[in-house]
Amino acid sequence: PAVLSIRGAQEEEPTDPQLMRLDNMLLAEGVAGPEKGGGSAAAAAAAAASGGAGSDNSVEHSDYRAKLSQIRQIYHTELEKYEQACNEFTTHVMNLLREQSRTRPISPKEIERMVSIIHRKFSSIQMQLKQSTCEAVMILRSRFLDARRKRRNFNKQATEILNEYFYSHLSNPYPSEEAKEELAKKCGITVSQSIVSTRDPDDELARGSPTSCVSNWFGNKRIRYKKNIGKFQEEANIYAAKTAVTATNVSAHGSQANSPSTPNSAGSSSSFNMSNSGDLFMSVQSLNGDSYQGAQVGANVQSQVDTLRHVISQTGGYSDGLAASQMYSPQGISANGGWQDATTPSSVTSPTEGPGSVHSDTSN
DNA sequence: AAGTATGATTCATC
DNA sequence: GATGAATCATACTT
Repeated sequence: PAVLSIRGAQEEEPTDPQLMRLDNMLLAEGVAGPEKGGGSAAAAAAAAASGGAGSDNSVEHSDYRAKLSQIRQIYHTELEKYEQACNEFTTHVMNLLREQSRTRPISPKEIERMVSIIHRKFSSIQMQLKQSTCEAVMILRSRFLDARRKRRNFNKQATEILNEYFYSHLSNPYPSEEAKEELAKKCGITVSQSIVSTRDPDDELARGSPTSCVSNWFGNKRIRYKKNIGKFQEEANIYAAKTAVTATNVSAHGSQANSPSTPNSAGSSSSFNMSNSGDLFMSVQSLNGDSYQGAQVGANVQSQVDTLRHVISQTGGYSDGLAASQMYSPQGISANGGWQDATTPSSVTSPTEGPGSVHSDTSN
């Protein structure tokens, strides 16, 4: 009987913030969520859980999932065990009380008190379980995915998609939140790809969303592209040509699609009329000059123009490498080439060493 | 092992 | 608060 006098192990309010936090995290991690008790084949099912475009590069990811499901199983088992124990103990105490009630009067209030004490005790144990489970998950995360600053390269497809977007929005490579989400989904960047990230403080615990991954990528890309445009020209051409195919396909719908010549090869993009593209380019340029940037239509067309710009310069100035390089550089073309702000103080345009901006240039 | 590429982090700035 | 710039730390290449 003396065992029950624990008295205020912890103030256990139903709305205990600590408990709420734990519960939330467990839920977020899929530990406490409504999970079918597959268990054994959980790892395989985990891969299909994402459901989106099928490309889960995750080998380690599945490993992580396996461990996680292991934790979940333990958690549920323990939880059940505790519950059962709680019930058993309660009935046991009730029996004792009932027996005692033969020798002395026992008020219902006393019984109630006993029960509540028992429940409180067990819920405190439960919380401990939750806490240690959370800890385990945290450790797992840091061990497998988080790994502090362990860098994990994106797979080829992901970088391709990102590059595609980047070079088709060269004049304004600042994807919106929505676009970032879209890209992240397309790239198959899940939580596994990045757990830690500053650029998206979603939540204390749930930080490291895929979108911040994308943000990082674009941040790095922008700065590195700008830093040494010459180095990226080749890449730019590749992706410009790649997206130009779709761009021409799209625009071919509206205009006449008469292009009997050039059956295939890289020249397929050259089926696009120069005059046409020129008009489009010019018009958008003028729009771009004003504060029309934000307009949806403008942006939409702009993305096509960005890719077309490369194709144009590629086909037009093929013989002249210097002209091409000027065409590629955003500074050379659009008033907005500097990104973010039109003020382009020094000359970054020239691929050759500029006077002031010599950094870690190994080319040439 | 040295050099490079690249994702993430930190800090200053607008 | 998002971005640029510098930096860190690791992955990849030579």
